[in-house]
Amino acid sequence: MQRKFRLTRSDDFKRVRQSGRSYAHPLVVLVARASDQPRVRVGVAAGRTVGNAVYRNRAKRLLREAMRPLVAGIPAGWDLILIARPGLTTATLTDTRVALDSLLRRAGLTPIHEA
RNA sequence: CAGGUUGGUCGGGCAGUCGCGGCUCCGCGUUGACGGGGUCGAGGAAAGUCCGCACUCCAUAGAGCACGGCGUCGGAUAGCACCCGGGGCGGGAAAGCCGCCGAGAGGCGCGAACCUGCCGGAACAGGGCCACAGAAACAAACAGCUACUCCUCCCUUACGGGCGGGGUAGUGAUGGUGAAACGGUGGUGUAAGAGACCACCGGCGCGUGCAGUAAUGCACGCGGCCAGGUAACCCCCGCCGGGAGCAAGGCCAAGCAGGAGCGAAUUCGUCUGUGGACGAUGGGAAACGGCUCGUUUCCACACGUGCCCUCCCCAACCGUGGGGAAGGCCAGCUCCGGGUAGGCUGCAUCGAGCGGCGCGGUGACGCACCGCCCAGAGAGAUGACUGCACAGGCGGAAGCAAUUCCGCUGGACAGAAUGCGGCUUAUAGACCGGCCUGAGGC
RNA sequence: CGGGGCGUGGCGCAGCCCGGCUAGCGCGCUUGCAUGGGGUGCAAGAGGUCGGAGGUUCAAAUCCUCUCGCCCCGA
Repeated sequence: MQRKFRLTRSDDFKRVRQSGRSYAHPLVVLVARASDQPRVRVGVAAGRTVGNAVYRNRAKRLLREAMRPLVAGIPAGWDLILIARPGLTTATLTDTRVALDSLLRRAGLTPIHEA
């Protein structure tokens, strides 16, 4: 996923975490909030409960890679945060993709790629 | 070859597809949050942060004190308490089959390579402590032993002797306690004893010689006869150390607040110095309690309180009220200093750099030559999928066996964040050596 | 990146600086008494590798070194 689709600033994270809606899944938590930007921005996070630095990095890579083809299908003007949970360290890419699919559907940000 | 032990190297490979970050080049009817090409892109520990440096800022006349660290010898290094090579004192390791015991099984002792802890003041500069036990824990006398002497009783004609008790003196052999009790064995000696004296042994100190750069070792001689342990307790001696750290530091700098100026409008309203102190309330954050509420703590360029309250006049005891004067505030713009968010830099090719080869050194390491330029993020880039071999494991088949074939499985610990050197800790497995012991062959 | 602290029965803490004593205190737990029963009360009792490893010492929870885990502070 290219950096231009990434959520990077600390203030952005704070705003989404505070006033966004959250949707939980055993592997991932999705937090979404509308923004005034003309694009979709995604941030990923992994806390210390996920594991050591290797596992945290792996979890974030999985999330970015799984999210990459989905970004185009989401309506513009949304900021998303994906928070990794401990189970993600043993999950595969397809597991992660399924999890994200269901989360986005529940959030009403249904990808249109299967059309 | 087997067993033990130890050091080093590597720690996944190749190909394809998709993708990410840095640098660089190119393209354009769409100069953009664009498209494409090239190139580079994690570790031996990147980890822990236990030491040492570089670098930066602050402080600083010099010296000393305090505090902290280090402390065998020599070397290496920019530097380092931990590196390299030695020395001393321990602890472990167990091959060996040497010695002793045993009928044997076996036991005890001796013991290679190697691993490992410690190292100034041999605790006579001084202080402290050494629980319990014990008389006593550093210079002592409980029992005991010995001599002299006193008292009671007994034996004896008497001299004298004996049991018990007391006093004075000597003693450190014996006993018991303890982790530890002031060298050991044998003798001389004595009332009894004792390094009091003698021989040998152990240990200490001094001297000489030899080996070694030295620590130290060995040999010989002499000495006084012998000194408890603890400085990972204080202390003493020597050496070293100013403090903080890339969240160091430098540059730029929204917004808000502050200052200066320009300037519009109205005399309507409102306000009144500087600096500080405090926190009932309000705002924000967090925690706690079962509750729309409360408590506690914290934060600010927020707010308030009261001290205080521009000057003059009048009323009044004060609070205060009335009137006047001066100044400020109430739109916008420009500029100024500090500086928050944020950005750039430090910081990512020129270094105590990496690779190769040669030489010197036992080694840490050094020198010479040749070649190379080698991650640089900032919510944090190196990943995903597929295939193929390669080690390994499991199962099956063939074969006397070595081995071969097939299927399944499957590759640890772990992710740079200013950069180096050392240390420590985690780590599946693979490969290559060194040393010791044993067996066999030539 | 730097600094500081903590780890001791089930829980919360002493003891550590200056080594020795039975590792102590409160709550909790178990048993018994008392009550019709519960609580309260009274009496008795169990329960601790002092986070782990190594060292110094005659002797270590305490001193030294390494290590593991947790918490707090500084932009």
